[in-house]
Amino acid sequence: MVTLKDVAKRAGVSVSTASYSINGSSLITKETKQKVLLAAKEIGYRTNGPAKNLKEKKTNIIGLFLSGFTGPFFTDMMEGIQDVVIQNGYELMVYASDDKHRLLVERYVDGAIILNYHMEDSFLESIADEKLPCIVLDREMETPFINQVLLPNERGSAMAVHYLLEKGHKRIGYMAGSTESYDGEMRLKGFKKEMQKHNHSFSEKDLLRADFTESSGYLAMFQYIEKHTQNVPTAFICANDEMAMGAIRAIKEKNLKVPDDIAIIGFDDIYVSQHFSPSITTIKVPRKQWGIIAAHSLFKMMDSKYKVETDGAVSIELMSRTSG
Amino acid sequence: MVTLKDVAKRAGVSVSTASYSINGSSLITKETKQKVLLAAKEIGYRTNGPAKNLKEKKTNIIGLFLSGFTGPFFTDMMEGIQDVVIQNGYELMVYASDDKHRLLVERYVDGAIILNYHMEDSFLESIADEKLPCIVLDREMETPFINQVLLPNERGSAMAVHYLLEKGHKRIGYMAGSTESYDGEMRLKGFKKEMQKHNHSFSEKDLLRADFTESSGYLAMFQYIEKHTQNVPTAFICANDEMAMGAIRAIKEKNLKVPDDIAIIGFDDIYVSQHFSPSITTIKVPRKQWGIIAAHSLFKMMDSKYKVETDGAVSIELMSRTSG
DNA sequence: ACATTATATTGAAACGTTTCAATGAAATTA
DNA sequence: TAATTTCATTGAAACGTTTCAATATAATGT
Repeated sequence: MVTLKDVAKRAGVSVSTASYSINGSSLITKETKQKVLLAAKEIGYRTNGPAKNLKEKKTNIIGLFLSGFTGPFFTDMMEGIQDVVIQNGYELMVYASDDKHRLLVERYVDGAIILNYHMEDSFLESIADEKLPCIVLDREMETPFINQVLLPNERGSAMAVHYLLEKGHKRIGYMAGSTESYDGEMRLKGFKKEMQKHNHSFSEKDLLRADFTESSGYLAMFQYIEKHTQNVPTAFICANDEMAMGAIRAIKEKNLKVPDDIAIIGFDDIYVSQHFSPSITTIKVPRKQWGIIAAHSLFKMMDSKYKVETDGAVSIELMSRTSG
Repeated sequence: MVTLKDVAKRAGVSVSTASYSINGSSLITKETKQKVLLAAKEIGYRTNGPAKNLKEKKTNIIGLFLSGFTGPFFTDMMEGIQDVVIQNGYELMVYASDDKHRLLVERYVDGAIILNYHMEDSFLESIADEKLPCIVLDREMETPFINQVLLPNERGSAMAVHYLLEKGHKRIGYMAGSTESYDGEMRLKGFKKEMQKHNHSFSEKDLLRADFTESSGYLAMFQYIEKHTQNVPTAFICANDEMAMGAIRAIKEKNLKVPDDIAIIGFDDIYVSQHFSPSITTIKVPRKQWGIIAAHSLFKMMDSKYKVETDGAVSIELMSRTSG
């Protein structure tokens, strides 16, 4: 491996001079600087990142820790994060896992954004500190070096319920995702709360469980209709658009009409939703903005060395289309 | 920051003993080992990754370098890679960028898998070496520490052409993606070649260009029909399923029927393709398998310290459905 | 010509690990 | 009991950087 020492030798200067030159210090004269740079290029010198990190006690890397590379939903968010991270002269490293978190534990990152239900609160508390502030996207936590940037999930569900009640629906069902998802459970909570608020009864048998995928939504709805034929709600709210698509597919297959027999409302407004047939009424979540806010909030924390108020909440809106 | 030195002090042993204990060396007696481990836990010791890397000259991290977090296509592949990487006791770091590649240049990874048209061949040649073998997924390269794992794109297109000709189509159009994509250009090449082979003329005006997204596919097809109304091919092959979906949407909107007026064949077989209406005839690409093969090939190279034949090619097949 | 200041270069220490070689203690052998 | 072997522990060097403090050189002022 070619090191700074080699560069220095070839350029006929000391290691320190070589280092200063490569880092563009103003102390060094132009000529020596060029001499060094040339030597470096000639022998193919490349900085050794870990060594640099060790000395500087920072990596200039931000980590995004997910529980999986799942679905179309997250890529927009990643792009938002990526933009901000690059702007700030850092790199973004995406890491998906369900058990170990070495890159987080071993200080490979200067900051972290977390959306990973596998990580326990206590674990996060133990690793977050001044040198490693964290943003959590999937839980509520109030501790010194951890900040949350959450989606207004409850409000979204409330909007959907309100919208359906206005349209005269009496009995509304709900298709939830897996219980492990914070966003998912909040959406369910918001739904129940709003129903209650309007004195609308909701029986647990109209609560379907799936796992956020299209196929699981299809299956859940198919089985539900099979079992409760002739006695189903006139509308369903689904915890995300993919399940809504699955539900619609099942309904069609059972020779029922959307929205005439059963109206469907989704959540997220992923790209295909407006092109689906029928186009899906849904709660639009600005995913990229979410990522941007999260990343900004992280850098603010890294600057201030302490907890900080997150600026600008994520704003959602109901997109009224044909499915509901 | 709490270091090994602190642990050693608290446990009343030397730094070396602490290090050996934590790494589970058999030299150390059980009691001291426990003493050290306890001390470490008490003061919240965490290994400093960069320091360790510096000393050991390896990071145990594999990097996946993409040009963007785009589309539903790549997540399956990532999962395949991730599985193999974890199995081998490494971590996977995903990194998307269009300019700098610091994490690659500065030896943050022990191996890399590359699918990023922004990286030039010469750049890759300059960084790949014994300590950093690379697998390229988006180009043909024959150099010592670089191995390629490619999709049989040409064959896929040929299969599609063959299938359509069998069905009696005479004039077949093609919707290509952006020219920057290796896979895309190979698919186009395969298409042209097969047409020629069967003595079928193909005029450049039946070649549409889009950028692999649904919306771009929609737009391209919409404009094409608008311009050449009454005089369009009876079938189109699209370089990926997303564009195929867009194309179908445009065709429907122009009050033409798929496949009766225009048949459509896609490429990739992404999840929604079989649930789309109409379901899409397409070339199925086993994405996860692709990732697995790539990762295996990488580790093989890391072991053998030299170029290696990749075992098991990626196998594709044509899924005959209703759109074409 | 000499003292002073400014400028350019360098030696050496430090970052937190790992690991070799050396030491010390205990156990075995003769 | 002395000599030898085994086992556990430790000191010190090394990994490739950065950066402080020190030195060497050139430029300035008197």
